[in-house]
Amino acid sequence: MTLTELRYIVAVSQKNHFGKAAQSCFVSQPTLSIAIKKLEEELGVRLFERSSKNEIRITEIGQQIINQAYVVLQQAQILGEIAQQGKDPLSGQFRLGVIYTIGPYLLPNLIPKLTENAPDLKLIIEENFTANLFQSLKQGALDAIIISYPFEEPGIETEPLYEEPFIVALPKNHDWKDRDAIPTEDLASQDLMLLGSGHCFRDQVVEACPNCMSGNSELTRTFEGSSLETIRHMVAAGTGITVLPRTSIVNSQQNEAMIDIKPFKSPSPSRTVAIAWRKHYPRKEAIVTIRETIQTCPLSGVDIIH
Amino acid sequence: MTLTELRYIVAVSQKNHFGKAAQSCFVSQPTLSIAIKKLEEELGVRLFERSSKNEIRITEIGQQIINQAYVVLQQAQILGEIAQQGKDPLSGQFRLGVIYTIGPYLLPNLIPKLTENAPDLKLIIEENFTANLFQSLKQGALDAIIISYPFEEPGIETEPLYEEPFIVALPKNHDWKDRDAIPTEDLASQDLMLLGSGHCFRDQVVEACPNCMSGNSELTRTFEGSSLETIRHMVAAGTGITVLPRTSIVNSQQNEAMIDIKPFKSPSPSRTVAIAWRKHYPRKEAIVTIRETIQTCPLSGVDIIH
DNA sequence: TGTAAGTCATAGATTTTATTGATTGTTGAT
DNA sequence: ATCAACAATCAATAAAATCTATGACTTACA
Repeated sequence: MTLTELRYIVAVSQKNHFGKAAQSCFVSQPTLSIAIKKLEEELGVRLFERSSKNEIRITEIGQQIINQAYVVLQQAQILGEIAQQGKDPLSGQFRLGVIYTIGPYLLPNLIPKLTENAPDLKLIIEENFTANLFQSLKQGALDAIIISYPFEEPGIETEPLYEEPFIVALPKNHDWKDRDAIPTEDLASQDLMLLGSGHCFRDQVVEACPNCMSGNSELTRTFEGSSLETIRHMVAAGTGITVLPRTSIVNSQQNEAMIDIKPFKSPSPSRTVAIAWRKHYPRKEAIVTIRETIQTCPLSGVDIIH
Repeated sequence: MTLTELRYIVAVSQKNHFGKAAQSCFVSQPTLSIAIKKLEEELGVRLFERSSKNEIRITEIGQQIINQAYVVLQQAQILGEIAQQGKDPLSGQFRLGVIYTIGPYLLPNLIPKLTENAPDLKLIIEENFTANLFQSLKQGALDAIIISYPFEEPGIETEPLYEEPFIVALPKNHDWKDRDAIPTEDLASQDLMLLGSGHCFRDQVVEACPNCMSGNSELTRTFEGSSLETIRHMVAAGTGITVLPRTSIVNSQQNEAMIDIKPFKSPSPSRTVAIAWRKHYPRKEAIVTIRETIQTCPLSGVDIIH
C-alpha cells in the first residue's frame, strides 16, 4: 500500500472514470489501472466494479476503504503542514542555558531583543552551573548554553561572544576609595568574598588574583549557594570587598550610594563569554541569531568578539 | 513522502540507531539513510541530529513529525484491517430485492437458513415491483433481486431458482369442490380476482388463462395496491376465486377451513423464479450462497432448477 | 447487423527509483 | 596513533513505476 495508490483510488471515486482520474493525477490511464489492480490484489478486495459503460461503481467495501484512504491522506497532509510550519529554524522552542553569573545581567537585555529578531522562537531558559549546563547540552535537554571560557568538550562547538573585564567592588569609604585602578596582587590583603566552588567565576578570580585566598579562612569568605547579588549586598554592608564581572554593574541609585567600583590595573583580568552547542545541532541559524542578538545588547564595558 | 519512509523514521526514533532501525525494517543501512535523507529534503526539515557516536537525537520538529507519522501509519493499518474484514464476501450488508408475490412466502424460509449459512451477512430486504427492483439493481441500490422470468436486461445476469406452478384457490363449497384439476380455459366462467397491473404475476395469470378477463368488468376484479393475502381473504369470504403461486399456500388451519386448493390440469401454468445481479458485481460468492440457500428452502410443490 | 466510439486491461520498452555491499569519512575512546 | 562504531557515499544492480501502443469488450447508432 502506498500513498500514491490511495490517491489514485480517491481520484477514481471522485471522477467515476479511470481515464479522467488518471488525468487528474497527472499519470497515464494504464499507470492508474495497474496501481489500483495492485492495491486490490494486496488488500485482497475488489474496490471498483468496472463496466465498460461510462460508469464505475464503487463496491461496498471499496467505499469503506476509500473513506479510510481519505483519512490516511489527510493525516499525511497534516504531517506536511507540520513540517512546513517547523521549517523556520527561528520557530519552535529553543532551550538556552546560561550560567548564574551571566544570566541575571544578560537575559533582561537579550530577551526583548530576541523577541524582536525572532518572534516565533519560544525561548526556554535554564540558569545553572557550567557543569550541569554542559550535561544538559550533551544530552539534548538544552539547545545551546552561554558559558565562560575555558570550555572545550568533544562534540561541542563554541563561539566567543564578548570579553568581559573583572572589576573590584568596595564599600563606600573604603581605604581604596581614591585609587584609580587596583593591581590584582593587592587583593591578597583584603577580606575578599567569593561565590561557591561550582561557579566558574570563582575559579577565574582565584586564578587571576595571586594569593587572594591566603591569610583568612577560606570557608568564612566563600558563600555556597549564594549569588553575585547577595555578595554585592554584603559589600554594601561593609562586610568586605569582592570581584565582579563588568556586566553585573548597572548604574542604579543603590549601586552609586553604597558601593564603589574600581577597575583592575591593566592588564585587567577578564573572562570570555561564549555560546556553545552540539556540533551537529541542526538549527545553526537559531544559534547565529542568538549570538548576533547578544552582541547588539548594550552591555557596558565589554568587548564584542566578531 | 511514502509510508515506507514514515516507517523508517518511526523505526529510527524507536531504536535511536540507523543500523538497528534498518535491521528492524529488513533493509540495509544505506537504504534507510537515503530514504530518511530524501524525506528530510522533501519536508525541508531536519528530523534527526546525527552524531557519529552511538546516539541519534530527534529534533523538536522531528518529534512532532514522528508523532504524526504514527497517526498516518495507524490509519493506514486500519485501512488494511477494513480490507481484511471485507475480504469475506459473505460479510457486510447485502441488499436483496424481492417481488411482492414471492417475498412473504420465500423470506420466512430463507432468512433463518441464510443466517445459518452466512452468519456475517447483514441482509437488507426490499419488496417491490419488478420494474422498481430492476431500477434499484441497475443503480447499485440493490445487490441482487429475486424476480420471475421473463427478465432480460443488458448488463444483468440471471440464474433460475425454481419452477413454481400456479394453483386455483376456491371458497369452501364452491361448485368445483369435487374436481381434481382445473383446465385453464374454465377460469373464464368465474369471478376471478387479480392483483393490480404492476405485479408480473397478474400478467402471467392473464396470459396463462385465455379469456379469463372476459365477461365481467376488469376493474371490479382487479385490486390495485393489494396483496395475495388480501385476495386470499376475499376468496375465503366467498367473493370469488383466484389463481395463486404454489409457494403462497401454507398448510394452516385457516387455509384448510375456508379455502379449497385445486391444481391446474396438466400442463399447469407456472412461473420461473430467478435471481438477478449486475454482471460485474464483485461478491458473486454471496449470490451463489443465497441461490443455494433458497434452493434448500422447503418450498412445497416447486421444481428446483440446478 | 455492422461500425464507430468509448472504456479499461494488457504488453513491451524505457525511465526512474530503490536497494545493496563495499568503502569512506568522522568521531570519540583506548 | 590506532581502533571501533557509525552514518554517509559510491557504483552496480534489481525492482518499480510509467509510458505508448494495442487489445478486448460494450454500447450507441445508423
